[in-house]
This record gives sequence, structure tokens and C-alpha cells, in this order.
Amino acid sequence: MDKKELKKIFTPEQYKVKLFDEMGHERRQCIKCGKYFWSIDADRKVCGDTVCEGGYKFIGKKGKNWDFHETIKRLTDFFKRNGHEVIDSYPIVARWRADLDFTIASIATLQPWVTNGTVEPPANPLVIAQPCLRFGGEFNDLDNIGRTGRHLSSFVMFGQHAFNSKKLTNGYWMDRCIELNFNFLNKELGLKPEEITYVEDIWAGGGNFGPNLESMALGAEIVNSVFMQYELTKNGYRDMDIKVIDVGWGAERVSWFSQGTPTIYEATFGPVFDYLVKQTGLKIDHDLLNKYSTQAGLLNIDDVKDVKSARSGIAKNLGMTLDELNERLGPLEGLYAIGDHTRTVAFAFADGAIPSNVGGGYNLRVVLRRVFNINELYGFGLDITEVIQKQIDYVSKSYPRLKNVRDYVGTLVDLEYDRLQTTIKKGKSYVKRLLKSKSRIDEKKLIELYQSHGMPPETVQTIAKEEGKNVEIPQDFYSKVGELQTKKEEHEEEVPFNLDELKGIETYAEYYEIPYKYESEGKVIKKLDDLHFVLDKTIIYPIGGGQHEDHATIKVGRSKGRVIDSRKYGKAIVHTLEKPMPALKEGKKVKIILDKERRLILMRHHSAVHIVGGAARHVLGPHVWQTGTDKSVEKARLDITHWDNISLEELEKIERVANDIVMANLYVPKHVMKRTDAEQKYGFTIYQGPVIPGRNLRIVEIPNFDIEACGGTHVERTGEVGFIRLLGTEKIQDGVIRINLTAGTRAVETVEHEFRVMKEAAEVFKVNPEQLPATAKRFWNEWKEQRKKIEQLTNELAEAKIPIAISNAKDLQISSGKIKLIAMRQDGDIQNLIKLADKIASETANANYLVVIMGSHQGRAQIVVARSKGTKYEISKIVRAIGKLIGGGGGGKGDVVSGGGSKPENIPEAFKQIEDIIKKNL
RNA sequence: GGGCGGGUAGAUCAGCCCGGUAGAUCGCCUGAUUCGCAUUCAGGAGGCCCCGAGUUCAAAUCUCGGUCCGUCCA
Repeated sequence: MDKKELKKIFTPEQYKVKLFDEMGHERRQCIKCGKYFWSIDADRKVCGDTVCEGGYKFIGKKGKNWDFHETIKRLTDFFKRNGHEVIDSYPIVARWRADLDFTIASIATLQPWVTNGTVEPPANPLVIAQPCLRFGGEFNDLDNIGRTGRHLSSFVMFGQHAFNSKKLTNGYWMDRCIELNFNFLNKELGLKPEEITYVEDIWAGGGNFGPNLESMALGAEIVNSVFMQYELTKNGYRDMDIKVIDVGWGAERVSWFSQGTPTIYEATFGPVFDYLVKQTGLKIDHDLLNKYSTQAGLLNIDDVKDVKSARSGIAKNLGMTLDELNERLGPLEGLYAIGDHTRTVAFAFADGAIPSNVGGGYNLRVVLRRVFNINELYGFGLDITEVIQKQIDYVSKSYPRLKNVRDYVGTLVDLEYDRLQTTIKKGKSYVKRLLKSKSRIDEKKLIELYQSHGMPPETVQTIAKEEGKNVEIPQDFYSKVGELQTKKEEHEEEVPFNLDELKGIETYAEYYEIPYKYESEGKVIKKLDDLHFVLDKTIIYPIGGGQHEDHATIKVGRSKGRVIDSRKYGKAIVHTLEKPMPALKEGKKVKIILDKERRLILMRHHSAVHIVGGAARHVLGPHVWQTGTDKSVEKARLDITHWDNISLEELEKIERVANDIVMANLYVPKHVMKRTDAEQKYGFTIYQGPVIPGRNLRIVEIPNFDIEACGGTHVERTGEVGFIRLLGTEKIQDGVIRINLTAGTRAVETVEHEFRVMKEAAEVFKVNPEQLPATAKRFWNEWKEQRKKIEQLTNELAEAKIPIAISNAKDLQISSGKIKLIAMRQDGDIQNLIKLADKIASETANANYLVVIMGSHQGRAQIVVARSKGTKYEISKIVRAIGKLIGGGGGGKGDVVSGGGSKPENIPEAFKQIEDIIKKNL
């Protein structure tokens, strides 16, 4: 359904809320844009949107003058007074969402579980001052940040949410929502009733849609109240089970509106902006800025291409060209962008995001690099780490968690700066080399430079200009690059049976009760086919949370079977048999005898991963988050966020801390609790593992060390893990390090294996393992020396033979004249033979000599044929012919060619035939 | 998550397409020039060509796998 079709659904009545009725708001159509709006001002002809209004009217007009923090406080207090519960903000890194890297809206924190009804809302109605990140998309091209005066890559969305369903009766709908909205704008923000208009529209997204009302005043859209009401179906649409009020107050926008500063940036960054101006000594042309800002609202950012043309339109209105405008406002806009980007980085770092070459971390890298580039471009000379620290100082008044990153901001910034410098340096020298070797760099090369070496075509062009060469950039370069992007194929996991059969079937997970229960009974409640069945309760753990599944022997009466796979589908746990078992029928009782060894290893590995994760956080810092794990019978692995490779010292430290926890033999309590309670009690660090749906969370707690929501099987006491051995680390991607480890018996085996390897190596050298490194080094060096000496000696030996060989040359008559043939036997490395032949060829330069050297080496025959330098005999033919005789071939180009074969015993015969071969081939 | 580029002397890189003697520049060492330094000249040392497997008479070069570094996109 497109918007036109949707519009038919919404009648004016649907928008007519109680407030409009009571206060006498009338519905009219905007003479500019044609949209319908509600207002009590009878003279009003336009809807109030910026474009229709002809620009911003609030700029330069001091309102309530709320800064960033006060705005949040005012909003919070207002809604608290009006029956809303205040919820702590979620992290900006959306770990609970598989489909998002970052939190992009306040409602995202409640999706999908609250909005789909799995989980009750933490409160109803509620408000949440949620920091959000938006790096791209139609509304937020990074390039435009700083230019439009109102766009931010990070912002606080003050979410006002209410939920309505049969069960959720404490919510409210449009009437109350707009009443609150009006009261806030009027009584708190101080707007006159006639200044406020409400514009009708339809919101749609994510398969849902509903009406919405945009609150406008003084040429600005202040907030959009969305009423999520319908969901799309195959045949149309229907009411949602839970209707949701989704109002996202832009804290920065409200703050800006109340201050009337030229742009949102002065209003938002507060003292940080003053700092930036002071540090750079930038002189701001206030007159121009004010004029520009009033009109900047007209920049139609729905279409990125339009920003340029809209800007030149504004420039024209201001009586200058676009270039002039860019020149005069450029540095200030750069400063705005730096303010925005550093704030974003501070928010992202605070919740554990790390710049990377993959995923959301890449966005962060791009943002940081833009900061460096802008700083350079305008010669600001800002200390970026310091700017970020200033942002932390300011923002942490409302978001204290930002302070956690103080210690490592500098490390990350420096690391990223160095990386950028290296990339630029390498790219530059590569481009320069290309320019020297090739006369022009074509489109294909430009794309390669950009995609593989990070060199934007503009930079390539600049460098080329410096070298006095011209490089043409295709107009549609970036879209061409985009086209090359391969579409990714999504392949769904194949299920060997019909999932519908599992509807309403539930297995009780008995494995949680006592982790050391190895025998139990269950009843077959569903048999899907010969191999797959479901029990009413089971101790066989299904694969999940990175932990591999249990195996078991099962008995039905006297017949036995093996369970070799176990998986969870919805609430049912499906076991897979090794081979069909006729005795196993629905309704039958089954005895389960768990594969104890396997369970123990998996359990130890799982607990060990928690312990090592805690140890890594302990040793490396609070920025460490788990991004993935795998626990198999052989080993376990743990992926964590960290900006650099883990050094051997750090690894040893982690191993020691981990084993300290093991030896402390701490009790590991597990408790199932409400998701919202767990979040409140332990914080969001419980979400280390994969996304866990559902109302309740199982919390696995290693007291004062590591607390995670986790559905795996775990030891009762840490001591049962036995021993943890770290195998090593690898860098999966920038910002993610994998730690491989083993625990318990496997750890002992690991150490045994390491010891054996070392012992065997030491035995070869006949030394103590202690002396192994020194001895190996010595042998290595000696080997290199001796290899060189051998080479040198064979060289000398060969050289000594040269005069004799030359004097023994035999005259040979061929069709084109006379030649002198040197045929000699020399065993040894082919390289040496080649060198010998080359020397003879040099010494007999221009003298019609032909050299044939044959010999054996390591059971194989080798031939080298050479000609006097300066002659042009086709010797590759000769070597190929000889090669055939000794079971091989040969070839080459130049004065020396080589070949060989597998039959050294034929060498004497080959020598006999040499003259014939030469005569035939020359 | 997907794609692309790369790993060769202490450093920066060429050679790879099209298999056949492993190179350049800088740096280092020695000698000459110089009162000494810089300079210049002459000579020299320095390479498991990332690792492993395959193809081949022959692999830095071709194929496959791994590893490390870089980069772009979603």
C-alpha cells in the first residue's frame, strides 16, 4: 500500500481529538502545501511547516532559554507529573537487536518484545530520554551535518510512549496525547495557543502505520506524535494487537527552539561550542549567520541532491554566489560538524562501541575520520581527544556513564589518527607510482583506489595535479561504485520437518534444575518423523547461546537409541535420533541417559567463557563486551570488543585472573527474573551473549565478577571448571578480538600437548626445553651461514672448472655455421648450475659457444643450456628435447634456460645424443 | 554480514598478467675524498619472496586453504 491508498483510510474525524473540540481548533488546508492542519487562529492560511511559513521565525527570539540538560529535566518533570514513569535510558549500542547496530529511536528500545506483546512494558505510560545515533539514510547524510543548521548524528530522543491492548489498560490514545502535547508547548515552553498548529499526516514503517500529528510553531516542527495503530497484512491491514503512542521529542530541537540560537549546534553543545570557538579563534560573521539560519530551514533535506541547489538559492537571496557562501560559512560549519561528531563519538564510546572496519564500528570510524579531515582542512589545530573530553564533561551531567570512557578516549583517537595517516601516506605513494608508470588513471583504477585503498577520487585528482597530470572523475562515480556492490543472498536455515506441527507444543527444560542430573525420564509428546521427536521434559540441552548440544542414549522399554542432535524451535525442544527407533512412539515413556563426558566439557567450557570474559573486562577495561562465543567439545572461543591485539602479557594476566576465580571456588547462582527487573538491578551489561527473547531472563551470576543473561548450563561452583588454559588470540576484525581457550580435562590435555611439542622439539636439538629458544636461534643462524658458505664454495668450484671447460669445447658444424659445444656433467642444485652456465655464457660472449650442463640432484635429473651472450641460438628448443630424454621437459627465455626430469639414469644416454639434438634444432 | 587490495632486503616498493638467474631506491658496513662533518665516488653485507598443500621438468609468479595487514559497502 502506498501513501495515497493509506490516505483514504484516514478521515478528518480520526484526527479530531478532544482538545480540538474543546478549544475550537478548526481543520483547514494549507494554501502552500495542501496538507490539512488544525489551528485556533482563524486567519491562518498556511500549515506552519517551515517551508510554507517561509523560514524559521524563532531564531533570535529568546524563549525559555533551556539548555540541553534543562530541556531533558523539564520534559521529564512534566510527564512525571502527568502520570508517566521515567525509565533509564538504554545503551546507544543496540545489543538486544539483531537488526540494528545502534539505537535509532526511543521506541527501538522496546522493540520487538514489548511492541509484539512478548514482554510487558516496563511501565505504562512511560518516558525515556534515549540517546540515539543516526549515521545515514535519507535524513542524515553526514555531509550535511553542520550545513543545515538542524541535523545531528547523535541526539536525545525523549520518548513518550503508551501502550493499549486488552491487557494493557493503563495507556492512553490520541486525545490524552495531544492534550499533554498542547499543555507542554503552552504552559511549559510558553507558546501561545494560536501559535501552535497541528498538521495531519500518515506515518508508516516496519509493516505498521497510523495517523500522526505534527506540532508546529514559529516555522518549526517541534515534535511528531505518531499513533501506531494498524499493521499491514497480505490482503490489506488490520488493527494491531497493541496500539502504541510513539512520540519522540527531540531534546536538542526543543532546547534550540527555546533559545533561538542561529543553529541547533550552539544550543546543544553549550560550553563545548564556546570552547571550540575560543580554541580556533574563529571570527563568526553573526550578521550573515543569522540571515542564513533563518532561511536554512528551507533546505529540503528529503532529497540530498537538493541541498546544493537549495543552498545556492539561499546564497542568491543573500546576494552572493554559492562559492562565496561556502567560503564565508564553511569554517563555522566545519566547527559545527566537529561538535556534532565528537559528541557522537563520546556517546558511542561510552556504551562500548569501537571504531572498526566492519559493522557499526565502521560508521564510527568514518565519523572520526571526518573530524580529523575537517580539523585539517580549516587548519583548526584542535586536539580532538580534548574536544571529546569536553563533550564528556558537558553531556555527562545528564549521562554520567560517559565518564567511564575518559581513560581510553585518547588511546582510541590516537590509534585511529595513526591508522588514517598510514592509509593516506600509503595511498599517496601508490597513486604517485601509478602516475609515473601509467600515463592515465582510468575509471576502473579510480574505483579500485577508492574501494581497496580508501583513496577518494578527489584526493587522487589533487595528487595528480601536483604531478602535473589530469585525472577525470566520472560524474556518477559514487553511484557506479554502489552498483558494483553485490546483493547479498539470504539463505534460510533448512528445517527437515514441518514447523507448523510444533505449534502449541512445549518442552520443559529440566536441564536447568540440576546441572549434574545425568539421567531422567520423559514422555514423547510429538513424533515428527522417523528421526525427530519432542518430549514433555528433557535434560538434553539443545544447541544455543554458543553452547553445543548434548548427546544421550535413550531407552524405550528394552530398545535403545542415540540422540545426536537437539534443537529448540519456539518452546519445543526437538531431539534427533541417529537412526530410526520403532519403539519410540507418541505417548511412550523414555529414559534418558546423558552423555556425561560431553555435557561436562560443554558446561565447563561455557562457565569458563563467562569467567574469561569477566577477566578480560578486569584486565583490559570496561569497554570490553562479548560479541560472540562458541563452546564445543574441543574448545571454546570468546570474541570481545577491544581496539588492539591482546599482548602476551595481557593474555597471561587474563589467564591468571580467570584461574584465580576458578580457585576461589565461588558459588554460581542462577535466577530467573523479569527482564525489566534484571535490567534495573544489574544494568545492561547482562546482555553479553546473543539476543534472548522472552519475558523472563535467566541470570547467571559469578558474584562481583560477571553477571550475564544466559540460557546455558553452568557449574555450581567455579572450582568445578578445574583449570582454564588460554590457547591464543586472533583479530576477527578491527575492534574484535577472539580468545580461544579450553577448560577442565581439555585444558589439561592442552598443556600436555604443548609440553609434548616442546619436549619433542628440544629432543631434536638434544637440549633442555629451557634452552630451546636460544638453541633454535643459534641453529637457524648457523643454517643460514652454512647455506651461504655452500653456495659460495660451489660457486668457486664451478668457476674453477670454467677455463678447462672452455678449452675442452668441441667444434660442431650446424646448418647455420660453426659452434663450439661445451658439454659437462655437474651434480647439484639447479641454481648453481644456472650460475655456472651464466658465467660461461658471459666469459664467451659473442663467441658462438653452446653450453650443456647436466647432473642429478636429489634423485632427479637437471639440465641447463646456455649460449654465449650476444648470440641468438634458440636454446629453449634444445633443452626441451633433452628434457624429453630424461623424463621431463624444459624451457625458458634469455641466454640461460633450464629443465629437468625424473630419470637421472638417462643422463649418459642424453650426453650421447646432444650433438644430434643440436644439429636438428639449430 | 558481504566485497576488494596487499604481505618480496632494516624501510618504501618493482618483478606476478605471460612460470625458467630475485631487483631498485633509501638506510647500513668498508674504503677513498675531507683537519673533521656533510657531500661525492668505489666496493660490500643484508631475502624460508607470510605459512601450508596442489599443478609442473621447473612456482616469488598459477590453483586451493590458512594467516596477518589495509580498505569499501550494508
